[in-house]
Amino acid sequence: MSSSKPAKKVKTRIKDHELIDQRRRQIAEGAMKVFVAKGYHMATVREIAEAAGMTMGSMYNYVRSKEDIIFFVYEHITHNLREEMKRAIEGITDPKERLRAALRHNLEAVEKHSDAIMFMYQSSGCLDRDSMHVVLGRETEYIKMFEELLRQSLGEQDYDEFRLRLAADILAYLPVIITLRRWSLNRRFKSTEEVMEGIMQFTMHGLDFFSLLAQPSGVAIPEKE
Amino acid sequence: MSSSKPAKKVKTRIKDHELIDQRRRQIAEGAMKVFVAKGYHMATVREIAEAAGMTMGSMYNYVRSKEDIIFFVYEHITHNLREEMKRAIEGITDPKERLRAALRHNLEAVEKHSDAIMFMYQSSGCLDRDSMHVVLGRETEYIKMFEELLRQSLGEQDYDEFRLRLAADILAYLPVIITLRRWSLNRRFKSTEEVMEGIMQFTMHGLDFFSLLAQPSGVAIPEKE
Amino acid sequence: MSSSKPAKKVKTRIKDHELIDQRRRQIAEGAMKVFVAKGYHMATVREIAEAAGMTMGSMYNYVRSKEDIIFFVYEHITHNLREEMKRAIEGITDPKERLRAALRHNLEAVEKHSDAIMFMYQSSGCLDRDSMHVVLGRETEYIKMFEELLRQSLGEQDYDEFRLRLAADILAYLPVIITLRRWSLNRRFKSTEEVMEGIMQFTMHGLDFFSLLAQPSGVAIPEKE
Amino acid sequence: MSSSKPAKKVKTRIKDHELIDQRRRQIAEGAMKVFVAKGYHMATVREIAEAAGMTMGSMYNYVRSKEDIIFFVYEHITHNLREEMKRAIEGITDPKERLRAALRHNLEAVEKHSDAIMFMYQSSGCLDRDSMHVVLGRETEYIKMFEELLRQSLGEQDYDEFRLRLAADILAYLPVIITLRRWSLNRRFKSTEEVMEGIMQFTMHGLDFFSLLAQPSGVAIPEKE
DNA sequence: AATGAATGAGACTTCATTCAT
DNA sequence: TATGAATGAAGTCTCATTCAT
Repeated sequence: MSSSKPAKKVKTRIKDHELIDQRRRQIAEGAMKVFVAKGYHMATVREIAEAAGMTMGSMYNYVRSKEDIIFFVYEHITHNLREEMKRAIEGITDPKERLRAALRHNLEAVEKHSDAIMFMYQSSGCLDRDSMHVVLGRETEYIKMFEELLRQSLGEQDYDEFRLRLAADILAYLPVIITLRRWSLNRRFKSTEEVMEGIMQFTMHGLDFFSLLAQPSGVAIPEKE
Repeated sequence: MSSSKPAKKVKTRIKDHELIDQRRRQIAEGAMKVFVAKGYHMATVREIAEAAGMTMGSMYNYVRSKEDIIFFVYEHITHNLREEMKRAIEGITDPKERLRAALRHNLEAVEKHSDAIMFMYQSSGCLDRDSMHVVLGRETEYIKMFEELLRQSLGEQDYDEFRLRLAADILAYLPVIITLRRWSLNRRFKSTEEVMEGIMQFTMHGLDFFSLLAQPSGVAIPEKE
Repeated sequence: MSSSKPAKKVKTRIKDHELIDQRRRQIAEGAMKVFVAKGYHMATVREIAEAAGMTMGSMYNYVRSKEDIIFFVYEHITHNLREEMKRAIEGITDPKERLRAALRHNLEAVEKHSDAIMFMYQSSGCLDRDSMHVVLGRETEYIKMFEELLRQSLGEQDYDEFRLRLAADILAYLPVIITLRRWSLNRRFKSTEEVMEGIMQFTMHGLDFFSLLAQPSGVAIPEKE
Repeated sequence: MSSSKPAKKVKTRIKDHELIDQRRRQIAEGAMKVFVAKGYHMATVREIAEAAGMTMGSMYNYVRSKEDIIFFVYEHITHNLREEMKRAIEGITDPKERLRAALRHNLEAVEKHSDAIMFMYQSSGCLDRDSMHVVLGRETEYIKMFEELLRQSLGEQDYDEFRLRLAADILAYLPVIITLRRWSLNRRFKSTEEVMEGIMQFTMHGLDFFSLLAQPSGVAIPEKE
């Protein structure tokens, strides 16, 4: 999980470091709302500034360009997702329980932050090279966390490294279906809760037969809910 | 699989219907290249016209707006995906083989059309309401095809309707990981082929334990490859 | 005097070459008026377009940037100055008469195009590197013309190459005092005509004693006018 | 040489008069560097403040506007030029020697302060009306100094008042060729020194035959150097 | 049916100046 | 007196769309 310090410094004229952090948080939060509503390109910096509760000129004291803004939004979202995940599994000591909690939390987080996640998937093309690099690093961090949880779950048991890695990728990715197919799922299913439960089961079975978990029964899921 | 007729008519002042179709195909193909390269908003209609091999003025004889163009591109891509899928499973009579072929083809199609699929996921927000509606319909069609394949695979066997639906959704969605996490996967794995194989296995195991397939052994996958 | 072809091509989307020339002339003329009145930086492209008799959007079909505009203005002015000079001395065969006519014309041209020349001296810092290079080339052309006239005036006579060159530079430069010190001169003298006459005499005497002209008496100037 | 007191008061809310002078000198010196490097319009007040070694807010205690700054720079430069000229001729009693020394110094000053002089010629359009008036006054002072030197050189001799005035103007102006045609001269001549010598000779000869100096031979210049 | 020039609304960004501390 | 954050007006340039030929 390691370092969370921004791997990319954005220059500014402002001296007060606390103020910088505070304003940039304002900006990220305001911008996210606007980006979610209209998309990166249709959002004007004026709207963003307004949503952030400051004037355009003021905002440009904390940001060099619109591209900086989108980068801050990505940083903001991924930071929050990481922190929430940490909180969701902290205190749980049993490895399998930790994994299970992480999976469950991931589903809930995707559901809760659906807008933000949709935004991230839709707007990755708007990031400049450097920002993209940083953001991909964040993603990798997140996936490695699942790898680690899987490893701890397996304990002493033998496992295939490739499968473990791929499984981690899938675990992180699959819940995103809730966001990316939101309309489709809403059309075809009654509640998101049942979809989440179904995904949970599909995932666990996939893992299980994948021989990644020692005691499938340990994560037993009722065959019919 | 039902109707493939455009559920949305786009007006034009041109009379020659064959010409309309030809030009619109040109436009869709040219536009797709440009959209893939630069994204919808960064692509100018001038570039699109050039890529389509006609002048801007001419293009506006077949299109009312830039939004029409993106709609045509979506139609073009989804049409091709459907047709290729049809061809991939036609002639296969054994239901389980059909399902398996469809899954495999889906993986390969996602890989082959990675650019186009990335474009579709990133640009859905650029569609106007009507177009979005049509496109969602296409998606539903595609998923229903998987439902049908699953049903045929189950034959007389009992199954849970909810699980079947959800499974269809997941089957269609999971392979898209190849596109949406392309950079991440390329970074973490050697070849796309091994990733595809891994996803295939994960999917089959998920389905299997999900009790959706009568004879899991029928789709048995070597525990270690 | 040689080549007068633009040493710098400015790209445009417009196909009609005649139209390009015409519009660019319009732009140069309009822009010159605005630049003269407000200076390069204070002139807005909107004002320039208006003065050129077209819309801003239209103007940008013939120009890529404001810097292109200033370059066109320089080209326009220097082109006109060259052409007028050619006409002023064409048909005069006696070398000393040609030189004298050139000097006289230069004075009159500086007076006539005072605004334009003031603009050129004030705005050279606004030219980009390439344009500056081209413009310096134009200046050199102009000076070399004086060199040539001096050489022909000297005929077979010996002369010092360095002095001749420097004299040419001074001949071209000195009249510009009319522009660069316009306010000062207007304040201190009655008419520009008398100032021009005075400069002419100062110049001729400078040249004369400079041993650049064979028969000083040939260009004898009444000691008192 | 008369008054050198600023003919234009610039208001400030600061009380300490010594501090005002010191800060304004700082500002003028810092600003000159920036103006020379980037031109008046491209220089930001922030850069100027930085170059002046103070903050923007602080600078506005001594200046009401950016226009005030450019005025101070003009004052600073012309003040220095005047002082240097005074020093260059002080102690020389022979009138012709004084004139000669002034001419020589002027050439050297133009060369030495080439950047500043270029700036002054390029930026005169940026001065507001009042400042321009003051600056023109400074220029007149400078020219009148040459008039005076010429008069003293002529002693009792008769002279034409008009010619004398014009000569003074030319004497002050001609050396500026070193600055205004710097690139051109550098391209065409080996050293600035030889150019300065040449200009000196041209000037003297111009004056001489102009009948402004009693004994031309007194300023005799070897026909070939 | 095709061409390509014209249009003008609107986007991002900069910067001189002010003001609370 | 000094600081530095806030402001908003204004500037350059792009581009989807139209229209005369």
